[in-house]
Amino acid sequence: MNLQQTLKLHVKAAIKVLFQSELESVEFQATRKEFAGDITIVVFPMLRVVKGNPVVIGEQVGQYLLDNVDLVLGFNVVKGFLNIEISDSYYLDFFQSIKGETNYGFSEVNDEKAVMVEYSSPNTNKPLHLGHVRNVLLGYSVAEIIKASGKKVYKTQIINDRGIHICKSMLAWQRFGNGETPESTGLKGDKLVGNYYVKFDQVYKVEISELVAQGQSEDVAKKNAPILLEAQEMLRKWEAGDNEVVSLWKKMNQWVYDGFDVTYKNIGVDFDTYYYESDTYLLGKEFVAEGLKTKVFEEDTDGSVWCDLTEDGLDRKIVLRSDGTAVYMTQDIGTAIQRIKDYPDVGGMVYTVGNEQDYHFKVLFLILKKLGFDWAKNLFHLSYGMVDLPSGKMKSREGTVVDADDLIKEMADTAEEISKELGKLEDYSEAEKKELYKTIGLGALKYYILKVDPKKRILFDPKESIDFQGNTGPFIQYTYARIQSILRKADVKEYIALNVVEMQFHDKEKQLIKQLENFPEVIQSAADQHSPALIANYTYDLVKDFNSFYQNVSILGADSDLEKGFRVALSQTVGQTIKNAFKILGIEVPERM
RNA sequence: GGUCGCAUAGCUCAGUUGGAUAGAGCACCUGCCUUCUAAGCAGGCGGUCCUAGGUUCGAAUCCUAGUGCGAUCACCA
Repeated sequence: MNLQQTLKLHVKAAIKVLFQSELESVEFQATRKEFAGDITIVVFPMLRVVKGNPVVIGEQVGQYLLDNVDLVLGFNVVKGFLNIEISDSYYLDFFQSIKGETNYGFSEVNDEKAVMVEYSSPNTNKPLHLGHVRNVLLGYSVAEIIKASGKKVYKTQIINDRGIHICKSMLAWQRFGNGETPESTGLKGDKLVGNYYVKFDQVYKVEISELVAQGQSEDVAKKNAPILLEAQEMLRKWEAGDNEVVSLWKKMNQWVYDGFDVTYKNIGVDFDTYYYESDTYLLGKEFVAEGLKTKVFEEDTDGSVWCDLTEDGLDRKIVLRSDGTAVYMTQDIGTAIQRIKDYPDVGGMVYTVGNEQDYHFKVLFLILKKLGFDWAKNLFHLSYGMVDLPSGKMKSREGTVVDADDLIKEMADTAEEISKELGKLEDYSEAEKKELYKTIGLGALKYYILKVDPKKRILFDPKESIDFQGNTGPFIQYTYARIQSILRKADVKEYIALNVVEMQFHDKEKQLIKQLENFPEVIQSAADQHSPALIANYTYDLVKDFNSFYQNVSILGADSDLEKGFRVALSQTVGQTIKNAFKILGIEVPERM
């Protein structure tokens, strides 16, 4: 039982004994620096149950706690705030119970239901860019956080491998590619295919202007451009199973997947299972037919199928075209159902998709509920704001994107520059240095993106590079490296085994232990709220407290062996907690930097 | 136009179920490397929490209306 739970029981008992009333809940907050005490109980909410002056009630409750609870050493009341002093032995006991624990903060699996987290979900016609990077980092981290909170997690994605956009790249490659391959050009497969997507668009634009010059209106020209008509013909052939088209499709998609794999590996994320739109849209159609029978859907005179959601305050939504082909919604219905079939232990899903699709997911979840799936109530759209450039939106076709691979490289280059200026790593080998620069560069990028609330839009200015000082990834990594440096100079194992029975804490030490105590709770609320930002901010607070401790208190030069041992063990535990917190953000920590 | 989201220091952001004098970082200014890594520490400067009402002992936080920005309302995905 933690401190708050213990105090809560005693405060309730106090109210019962003193005022013969039942208190439902007790409100706690950290005591502000300017007041004496370790934890504060807010008296005001008690006034609903107990009538009287909050200061007087605070005094009485405080006195009761002092008389009846061993770990309470004193109290004071300021206005309606009851500040309580907790004995050092409580914090010491707590510290002894967690020191040396490598999994501190992580819960064992305690729920039979698993959660499936979908993220990334790219189109297969162009490379990943900064927008995908936010998606991937968020999704991966939320998956790891949910795992740390005690649930089984499957990481997955849905790959949009069919549709007109792929045919565009295929057609352009067929026409202008001269048989180029990733091997022959040395290009990553996704980059190669992306180039042909751009090529298509260039030709398409030329053809449009030619048609306009011949007197067609722009709208008509857009529909009549020969290369577009040819792409549409290719899509029809694909859907009809044409051998040549299908094998080209397979070949080019594989190039893209191979390219993506390199990028994912570079970013440091992975997946447990993959879903392809081309595999699930048929199942979606089956369930549309099913929904027609159960009157969840209705058929229009032209044969298109709709779901009427006007009673739920939404619009009518199409789920099948009049020609019987699937739309986006159809395949998402199919994919969700397929996933539950494949993984029957899944009780809920998280979709990491940009906020431009808020409405789509509202509708999808509602339709799945109407189709009668009980897991539909546990679906969550992890919606996040777009990453925009100062010049506006990123557009692949116009080449105004920040490429994911380039970005990672630039971050590592910046890390290298800074590191060389500081010049602390002369004895490192080139390979070790390279590895370290990547760790730091990626750390800066990931932290920069994850520390902000997912809902907020990010304006990314490539010219103003990401900071490496202050509230940043490298600052936290640096603190970790500093701790490791101390641990290398001390006999850590011996110190951790040391049983400290009594200790007069330095303020900074106590503050650190209090901060460590919060970690498991922070993980729980980050999981509940699907928010890596909570973990990032917690880690920053912890690290700031440690640096203050480090600069104000001598660790290896402590007055007694006992103190030294305690401080080394405390540093080790803080380091472990930083490592664990960064692990669920997907950020690595270096031994030196 | 309907719906959804966002608005806090010059800039980038925190701010738990409403609680004490709204907090960090960057930038700018002062100090601190002869002791454990200065990517650090200690301090200073900086606020109409978008506006106006309302609820409350108490509002950045909740409610209503408005303003600004973004998204969405396709037989696109």
